[in-house]
Amino acid sequence: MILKSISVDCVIFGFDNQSLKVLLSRQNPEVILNQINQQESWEEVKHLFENHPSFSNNPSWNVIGAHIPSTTDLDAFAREIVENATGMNDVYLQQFHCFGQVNRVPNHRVITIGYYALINPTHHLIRKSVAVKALEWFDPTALPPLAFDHAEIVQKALESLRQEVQYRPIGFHLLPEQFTLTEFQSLYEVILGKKMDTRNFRKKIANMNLLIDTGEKQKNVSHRAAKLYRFDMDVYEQLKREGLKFRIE
Amino acid sequence: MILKSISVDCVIFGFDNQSLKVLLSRQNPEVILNQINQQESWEEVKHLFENHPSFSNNPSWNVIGAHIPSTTDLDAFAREIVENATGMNDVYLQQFHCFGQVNRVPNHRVITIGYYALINPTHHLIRKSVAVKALEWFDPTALPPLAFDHAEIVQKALESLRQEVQYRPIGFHLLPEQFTLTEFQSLYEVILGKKMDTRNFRKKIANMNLLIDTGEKQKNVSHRAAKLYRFDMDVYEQLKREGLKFRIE
DNA sequence: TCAAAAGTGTTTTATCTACACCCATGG
DNA sequence: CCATGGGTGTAGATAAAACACTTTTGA
Repeated sequence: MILKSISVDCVIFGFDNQSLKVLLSRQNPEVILNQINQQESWEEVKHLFENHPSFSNNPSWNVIGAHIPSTTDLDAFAREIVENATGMNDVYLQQFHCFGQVNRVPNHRVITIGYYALINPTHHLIRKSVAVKALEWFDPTALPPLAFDHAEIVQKALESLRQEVQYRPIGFHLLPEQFTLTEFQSLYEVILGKKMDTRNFRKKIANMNLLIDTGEKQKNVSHRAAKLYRFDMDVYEQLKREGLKFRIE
Repeated sequence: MILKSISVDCVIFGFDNQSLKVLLSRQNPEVILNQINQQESWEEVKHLFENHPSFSNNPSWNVIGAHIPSTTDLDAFAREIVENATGMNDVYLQQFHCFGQVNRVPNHRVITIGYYALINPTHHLIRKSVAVKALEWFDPTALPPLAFDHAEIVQKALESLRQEVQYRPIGFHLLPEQFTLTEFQSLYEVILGKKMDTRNFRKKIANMNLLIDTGEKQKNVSHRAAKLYRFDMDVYEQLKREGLKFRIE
């Protein structure tokens, strides 16, 4: 059974070395429904999804989401939604807010639980499955018209990400496995919306011991090749346990 | 109509100058139901509430909560719940997490949205209405057996509070209108679970200009009477806007 | 006059900020 | 050899931490 009053919306963020992007959809309800929830009675699900922002037939864009089946855990369902849209299932997912105004969706009382996801779009190509009518990256500060309260949802996701990124070293989830310090800094500049001093930034990062020099370098760049680093998961886990004295601002 | 799959649980925190407390309930479902939702069909509501942790007949304690009617905004309903339990409606309320494991409540799929509230229990007496079978303050680190996943809910509320209190000056919501610097410090010590240096703490607070000297002093204390301060709401609002460089750790 | 908590400054140490030039690479 | 971004250190300012004694009050 699908729970009619509850949906999950996933604000999927990506970073392409220049800017932060958010993935929005215009979808084909019939196809994706078959796929997500084969055990459901078609009519019931169709009704629900047609009335849900993510599957509505109107021309506006939507945050990617769906109504949750009664047999799926909340976190697991968010993961399912992201995997369905992108083909990736090892993404960083964070529940950030539950939206519950009575009139956020016309004609239906739908409470939606918002998650944001961090993925690296350049290294994992988005799977444009048959289910997807349209799936595109947008600049979160210049969104197209969005369905219902989805602009608010993206806004709040962005705020939560900005908050979180300052105190937890989660930014690397938006980067490929190997990255340069400049990319790392640029990530923070883009998310926080301000320029930082290169030397000071590098000093701070170095003190945290979160990055490992891979010994490799960029190739085929028309300038001095930058060193490539990767994230040290052990230090990351340790920092998380110790209350993490990670701070970037 | 009551939404059967969605409840709101409010973890109500209080501070009595020595320790942080959390308000838990054992309630009389029949009476409170009449009160909360007179327009509902009795049988439907009774069924729901009897199966909801906050209104179950088992002897364990519950976080104070209820199922949300389809006609009430989420935030407003949380406020209603707190007002119903305490008689206070100007409390600080913060949504902190949505709990959605399939089996968190046996036999029913109930997703619950968790809020925490900060109140000052010494100055606003908890109204023990007819609806309340039992309502008591507990040490959040030494809870009685709690229904379902309510221990986890309290735990997560506490973690969220600890997080939030360090970066936003919300602590004063737990204090009476006028308070001493020692009380203010003690509040932080209790929430964060560690002793702080008095002189350094006072320096920090003084730099923020968040407190106003009322000119008054404690009375009838058997030691030097401390100055009484109150919160400066204007500075508070300003700090909130400016991204608040408030930090206590 | 005693007990109990209030109140107050200075020195040391760590962290943050501002700032400018040389280096490596491909075209 | 030029354009482009990569990479580095130091000095001054600011904030954090450590630390002990005097004051006020009621009993």
